[in-house]
Amino acid sequence: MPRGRPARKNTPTPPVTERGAKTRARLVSAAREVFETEGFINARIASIARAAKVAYGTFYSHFPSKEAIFMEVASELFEEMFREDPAAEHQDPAKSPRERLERSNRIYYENYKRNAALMAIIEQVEQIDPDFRELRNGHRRINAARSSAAIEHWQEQGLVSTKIDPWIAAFAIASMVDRTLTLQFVVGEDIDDNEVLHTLNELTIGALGIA
Amino acid sequence: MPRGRPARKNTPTPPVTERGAKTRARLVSAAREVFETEGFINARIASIARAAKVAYGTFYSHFPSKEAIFMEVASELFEEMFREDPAAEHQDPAKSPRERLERSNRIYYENYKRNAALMAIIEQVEQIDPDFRELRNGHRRINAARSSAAIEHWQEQGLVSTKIDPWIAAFAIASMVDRTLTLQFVVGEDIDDNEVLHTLNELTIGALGIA
Amino acid sequence: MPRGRPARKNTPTPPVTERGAKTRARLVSAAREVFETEGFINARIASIARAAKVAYGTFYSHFPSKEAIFMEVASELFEEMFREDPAAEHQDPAKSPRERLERSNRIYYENYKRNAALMAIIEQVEQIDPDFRELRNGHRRINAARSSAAIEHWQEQGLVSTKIDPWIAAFAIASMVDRTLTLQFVVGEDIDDNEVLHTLNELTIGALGIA
Amino acid sequence: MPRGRPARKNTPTPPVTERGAKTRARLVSAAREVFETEGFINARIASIARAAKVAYGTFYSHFPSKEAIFMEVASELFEEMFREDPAAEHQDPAKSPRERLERSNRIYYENYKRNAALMAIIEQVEQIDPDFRELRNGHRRINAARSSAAIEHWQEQGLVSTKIDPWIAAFAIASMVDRTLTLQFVVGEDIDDNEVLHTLNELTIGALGIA
DNA sequence: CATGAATGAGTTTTCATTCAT
DNA sequence: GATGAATGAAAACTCATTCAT
Repeated sequence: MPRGRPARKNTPTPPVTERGAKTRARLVSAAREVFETEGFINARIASIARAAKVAYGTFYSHFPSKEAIFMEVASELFEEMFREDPAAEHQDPAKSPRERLERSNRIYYENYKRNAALMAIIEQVEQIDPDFRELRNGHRRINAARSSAAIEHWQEQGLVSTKIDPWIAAFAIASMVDRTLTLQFVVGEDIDDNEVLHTLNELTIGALGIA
Repeated sequence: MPRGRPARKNTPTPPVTERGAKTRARLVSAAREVFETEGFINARIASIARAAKVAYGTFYSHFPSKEAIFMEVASELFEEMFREDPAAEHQDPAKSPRERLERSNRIYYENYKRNAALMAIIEQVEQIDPDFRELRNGHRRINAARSSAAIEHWQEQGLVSTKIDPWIAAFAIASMVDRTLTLQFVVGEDIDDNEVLHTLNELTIGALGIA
Repeated sequence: MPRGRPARKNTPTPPVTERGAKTRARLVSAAREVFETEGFINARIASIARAAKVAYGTFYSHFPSKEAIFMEVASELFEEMFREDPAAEHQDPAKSPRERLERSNRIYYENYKRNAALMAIIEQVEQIDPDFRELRNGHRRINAARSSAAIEHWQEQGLVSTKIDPWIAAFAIASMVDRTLTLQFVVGEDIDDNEVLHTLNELTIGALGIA
Repeated sequence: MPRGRPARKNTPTPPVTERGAKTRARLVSAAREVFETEGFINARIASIARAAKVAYGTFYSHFPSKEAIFMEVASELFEEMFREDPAAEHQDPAKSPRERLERSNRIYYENYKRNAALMAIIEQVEQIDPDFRELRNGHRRINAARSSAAIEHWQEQGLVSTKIDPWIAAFAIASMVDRTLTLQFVVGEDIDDNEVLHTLNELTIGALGIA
């Protein structure tokens, strides 16, 4: 949302020297802090530069805009949150759907809790910046595809109700979990953590019609 | 002295003449249109005034700020959306939980669809304006209380699983429905309308463990 | 979001480069000219920026407000006006009270005359801006303390009437001189300069009961 | 200082009905209160109308502007403050200069104290509105003429030093008294009331060289 | 006379982005 | 690459004054 002269936006090239890479990393880390405390709209490039202890102009040697650095910050987060579980135990086909769902919910729950401040800002930016919304929807689709595949698989095995559309169900259940955690951690509806997770598990399992 | 600097935001008094009331109503209606087409952030007071065919300053003799008129627009919408169903058929205790849930989902679905443009903006403002967020959370709590009471009632009758916490379930299921419709109508995941509603019904019913 | 609304007045940091320092100095000097010709209330930031040949926004990268730059302009003036006389002859204890008072009055008179235009604005701002009033009252107290000490000293030596309270007398006599010069130079009661100074001297000396 | 469309300012005619006269009086009285609490610049026509319990527009049936009603408020005050003392004792030529000055100072002191809030605003407006400044300077000259005549008279009688110019002395001493009381009652230099008056008396008497 | 709604020019302040060093 | 000063378009908000009833 440029106010001054129309933007030309030289997209900076990736850093080549080691010093450049370090500065860039400092900026990303500073940006995360600033976004978490100020929100996206109120975050100032000046604050980010200050927090990173670099000059104002240095920001623009590394990122073309506030949106761009936010994308970077969010991407790092997404990578952490939706990383295939290294052990991938909860994906182990040997385990029952119930076990796998509970495992999956717990991991998401813990990730969400740890990153609640930033998740709140992500909600905000999603409502404001179309490019970022697209990025997030992409992640959503990837996750939905994964869940959808699992649901279909279970349907084929007769473990899950066939009345539901796997793709829609994947979206809906992810929405339920995500949104409930938002309410829990961001809005601050004060409910017992374990109770929330337990109820989410039951609802998820029931929704899918798992025996 | 300076004019552009807000000293203490004058809250205008409600109009006493019919003429004043009409102008105010024109402003609210114009504001809704502008918000729907421009979004909250990009909506300009100037545009609202222009759309209502009044002078710039007239806006400020009726509302103290963009936030304030948005509250009004949203309140009107909420009133429409969460109005007790006049016939209240879906609340009829004679009907089965399944029938009542399906009815309730359908009504919300239709309301949401009809007001999708504004609902999208509401999501946006909720992320931006704490006062508005509080307003919306109040609505959420009222609805959750209503649903929660029904769930509890059904649990007592043995119609619904007692493994779930009614209050959390109320929030979670409302989140699921609401968010899925957002994805459907706002984000534009292109899915068949009937399929969405049908799947939401099944998920809802399953989640509650209704036989 | 909105740009026109002051969120938290950024207090800019002092310039670190010579270029910045020069621009800042140009602004202060331009501001003085604008204040002198337009008065404080009618002075526009735009005029100051134009007079300093910088862009509008440049003003705000050096000062947070019109009040702030005025403080700077006035501080420079006060420093000049109330600087200890370099030669400090009029403070020379060897001189008689009469000589010292006459000397002191003359210096103040000449300073006032030279800076009459700005002094008029200072009177104006003092009535309008509480922060500035505090600044000026601070100066008044410092000067009163100095005069008061001298009066007390003379009282101890039997040179000045002991019927008067030194502190109140210091304020009152300073008021008399200051205000009379305002009437003379600002309001423009057209009286002969030498006559004014001479009468002020006599009044001052008589008021203190100096033999 | 019109902001909107250039002023045409129909100067309202004096009220002819009794109702009109009452409304007008209510406005003047309300204006005084508002000016005292808000100052001139921050006083809003709206506040004055509200305090007088009349409609906004009614103000303009009686006064063409904020300046105009302030003139009225201030004129009432001046009339009270500089009214010839009904008993005119302090003017009694039989009394000594010292007695007359002390009496005069005391009366001014008490008037000032009683009206300190409004006096402060008068200082403010004097710095802002040239018309009002002229009004006040007129009052000053009238008073100075009166004092000047007395001083001259005393000089002829050999009671007062002839080294001083009566006209300048009249202004200067009035300034001293006035300004000291401003500092005392408005700025709030916390000094004992009796001490101030006593010292002012001594300074005044000494300044004039009264034996 | 009283009412109160309508008017709109004028000013401040913000801050993303550019650019000379 | 880093620095930090300069830029200026954009928008909100105020309130004295007018005017139709």
